[in-house]
Amino acid sequence: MKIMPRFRFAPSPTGGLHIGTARTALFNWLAARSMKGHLVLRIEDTDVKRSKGFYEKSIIKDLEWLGLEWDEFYRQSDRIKIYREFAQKLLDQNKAYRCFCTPERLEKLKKDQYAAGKMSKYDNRCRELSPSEIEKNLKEGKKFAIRFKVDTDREITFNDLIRGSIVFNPDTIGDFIIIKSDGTPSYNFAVVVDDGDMKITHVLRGEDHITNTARQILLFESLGFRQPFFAHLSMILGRDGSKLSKRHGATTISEFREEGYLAEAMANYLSLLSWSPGDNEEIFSIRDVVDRFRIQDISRSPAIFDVDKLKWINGIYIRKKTPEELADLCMPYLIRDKIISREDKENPEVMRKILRGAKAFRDNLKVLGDFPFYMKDFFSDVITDYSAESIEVLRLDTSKVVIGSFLKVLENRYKSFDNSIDIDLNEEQCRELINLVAENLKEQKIKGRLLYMPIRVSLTGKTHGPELPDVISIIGLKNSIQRVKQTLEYIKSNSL
RNA sequence: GGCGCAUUCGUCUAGUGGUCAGGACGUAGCCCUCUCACGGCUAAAACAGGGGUUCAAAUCCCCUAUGCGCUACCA
Repeated sequence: MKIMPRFRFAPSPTGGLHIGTARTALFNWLAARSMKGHLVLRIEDTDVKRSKGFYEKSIIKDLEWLGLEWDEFYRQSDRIKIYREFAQKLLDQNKAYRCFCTPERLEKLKKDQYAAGKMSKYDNRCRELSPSEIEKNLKEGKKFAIRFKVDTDREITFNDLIRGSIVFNPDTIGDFIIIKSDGTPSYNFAVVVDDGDMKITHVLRGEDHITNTARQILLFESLGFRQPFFAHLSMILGRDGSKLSKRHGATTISEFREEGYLAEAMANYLSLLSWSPGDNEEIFSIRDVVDRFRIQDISRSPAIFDVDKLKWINGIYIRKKTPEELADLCMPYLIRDKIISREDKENPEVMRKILRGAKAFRDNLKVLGDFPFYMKDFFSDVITDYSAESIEVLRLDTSKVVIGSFLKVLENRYKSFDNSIDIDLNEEQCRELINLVAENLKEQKIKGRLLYMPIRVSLTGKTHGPELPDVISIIGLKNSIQRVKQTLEYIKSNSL
């Protein structure tokens, strides 16, 4: 009978969800789903000093945001009793022992060994303590940790699903601590007890754990657990090839979310780090790729995190959104940058402007956080300044003709409205206005750049921006007239 | 220092003994176009180095170099 594969993702809540950790989570999810197995989320919070409840919350939020779900949930701090029971068992079987060495002695031992050019490892001093000595130490109330007896007789070997056979010499491993003197389990011990107890079949984790695997295999055997399959993922590095850290910019999922990356884009990009679907496809939903995911296909070499490629992918997902969806997604950023206020959400005038802006700038956007920057100028009633290039445009005689004609067209259109009617033009209606100007100036052979540039500058004071009909529809007819008049005034007062 | 892992264009990768070494990001140029984007086309760009094995090696073996990780009563 085939047993159901069980995967686990085991973050420690000592910080937010890091990019590398998120990728590990994603790959575990992908592997579990592709093998129709279960995914266990286990919070490894045995380090009481560094673990924080709000980090746990933040990690869970980010995991959910990425679209990863799990089937079971555990917290190591809820299981302290279990670890102690297993440790006691090992003690009873003489596979572990109490170590009364002080941190000071251990520190000195390590220093001396390192100075002698040796690998630091525990010298097994407390291993052969007599029962009476132990009794005495205990009576004196001396603090102790529990160490595991490492059998140095045979080499430790395992077959990594990604890297193949890996061999360790047990001589390099000293008797290590499984229960700290405060009664909490050490990382290696808690992991093995949990993986064994939870019947984990596949341990898919970061490369930084390869060396730990040797210790853990010893523990699996001593505890009588069946050994799971191991697979170690390579690291994700920063631009310069060093470990990804703060100085490379954002490193946690929540930071990227705040900058305006979409969950789909993030998950898509992360899946491309050390894995590829084989064909030349790069844009896909992680759900669609589950069937194609195989642990064996994961690459062995480390990957450098490339923000530019992430941005490219993010842009693609932004372009897949409807203007309505995009406007909605951008709202928090507009509020954050004080382009609009929270109350403006109830203002149809403002919302209309944002919706049209979302449509107009969708192709330009790489991250949502840039949207306020694009929209800023359109929320002012006046043109705040004229760029150097736009002043050059205004100097042309034909430009003055164009702007004059444009103003007339706008004013005529404005008059056509009954005062009681809401004055609002959509892009199509705006396009008609521009065509009208083009029609009027046809005889004077003003067209193309000579025609469109002055219109653009008269409205925005810039030579760049979205398509002209979009510009007018965002600004609105009334304010367009106001802005064109401002430009005419500007030409006059600067005698351009 | 010891132990472990890795090494294909600048970057992410395809490739598992015979390929003009493919794709993508980025870069450059062209096209589209009032501009910026988007889109389309094109170009430059790689098997870390040295030894083997083989008729044949990016692919298999060894050595060197480089990078990364671990070397805690952190996880």
